[in-house]
Amino acid sequence: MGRPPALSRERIIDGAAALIAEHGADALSARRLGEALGCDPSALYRHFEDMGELKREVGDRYLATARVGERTNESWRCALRRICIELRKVQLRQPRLAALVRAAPTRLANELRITEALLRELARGGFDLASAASAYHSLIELTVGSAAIDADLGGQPAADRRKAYREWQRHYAALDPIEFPHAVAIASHLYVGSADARFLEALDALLAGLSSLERQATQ
Amino acid sequence: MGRPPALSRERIIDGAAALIAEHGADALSARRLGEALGCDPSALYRHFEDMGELKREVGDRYLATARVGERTNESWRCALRRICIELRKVQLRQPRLAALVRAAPTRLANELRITEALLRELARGGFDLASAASAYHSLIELTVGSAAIDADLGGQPAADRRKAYREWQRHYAALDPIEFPHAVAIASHLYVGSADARFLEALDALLAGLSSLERQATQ
DNA sequence: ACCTGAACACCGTTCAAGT
DNA sequence: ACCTGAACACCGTTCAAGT
Repeated sequence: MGRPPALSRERIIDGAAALIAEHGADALSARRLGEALGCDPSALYRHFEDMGELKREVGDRYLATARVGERTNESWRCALRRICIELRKVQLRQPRLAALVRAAPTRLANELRITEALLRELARGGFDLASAASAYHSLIELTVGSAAIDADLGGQPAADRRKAYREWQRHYAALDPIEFPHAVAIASHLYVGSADARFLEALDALLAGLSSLERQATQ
Repeated sequence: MGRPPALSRERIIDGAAALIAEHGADALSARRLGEALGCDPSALYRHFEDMGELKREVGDRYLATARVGERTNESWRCALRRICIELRKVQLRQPRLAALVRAAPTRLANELRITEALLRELARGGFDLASAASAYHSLIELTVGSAAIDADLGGQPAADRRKAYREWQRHYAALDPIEFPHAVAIASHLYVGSADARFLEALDALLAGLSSLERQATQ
């Protein structure tokens, strides 16, 4: 074992990521991280402005696992779909960290790769610059936004989620049919299947809309 | 003045809402709320299981301001659009509280009114139950999700946001054009206008997609 | 019945003092 | 140059004791 190596940004980020991976994002605190690294909590402030800066660095790290490279023989629509699914996947893999990347683009290497890939496919689809920018923003709003919704529940096991879905269905079905006729009628169709499936349906509808708006513009 | 009236759920919720409205959601703590109400922090636990339950109650309250009533001479698509815009508006009015309503439906009165209104319009648009449920989920994913993205930045003044947008534009424009050709080319078209405008473009694309998918199905 | 006060187990961050 | 230790100003929550 020996004594732990000297403190460094890298070691601290590693330690923070490990802490979060094992015990959840709430477990990250200066005191706990200090103990894990074998240093005083206050030593961290020599390497990071504050805990927020450290969290952002950890947040950027998990985006690195997103695979958004080009593929041969793939339509631009399929590629956009694939990249959005991939982006959602990495966000839900570390749901609590996703929050760090949500509000503002990090503009760091990993996020830029994803942005460039989306813009590349939109260009391939024949979108002009203004339409491509609009479509890019729309895809991000849906993909990142939907991940934000599902992140909180995503933390708990699948069985618990399904149980919650069934409970909500029953709740809607049991409402007063005079006051909420449509909710009662549709109850058994709400929250069917997984959150991933619902995201895919929304994504396909959005892609269909983007295509049709694009076709109108170029006619 | 006289001494403050006896504690009650209502008084506590009022106090918490006032605290948040004045100093932001982070200002809500048992100690501060206790001081504001003139009682010991621990007295709150006689009326609420924990601070989470109190926050949920405050969260439900702000949804009450959403106006989703029927209007004459309005197409179902315009109505859906209007309701989603309204839902976004109330979420951004108290951005930090919106987080409380995000992960799971509260299934309380105010949220049910909104759900029923959306389902009503989808039924009017000729969607069958399964398609309406899918479309409902898609609209919620985009509307609530996008509000989640914008909520964090929504808290700060408009001038600061515009400044951040310009900074991101410049950052994308200054990237290496060999590595990120599309990002560099499109930089001046990204983050143009307001977050509200971007939401509207995404919403219109999604509505167009939902309509076209619906038309295909009924053909 | 309802509330208080003290206590327990935590936070992030700063800064003089040590090595 | 880098880290420690103590301190400051906070958290949520519990529970015996008071009124």
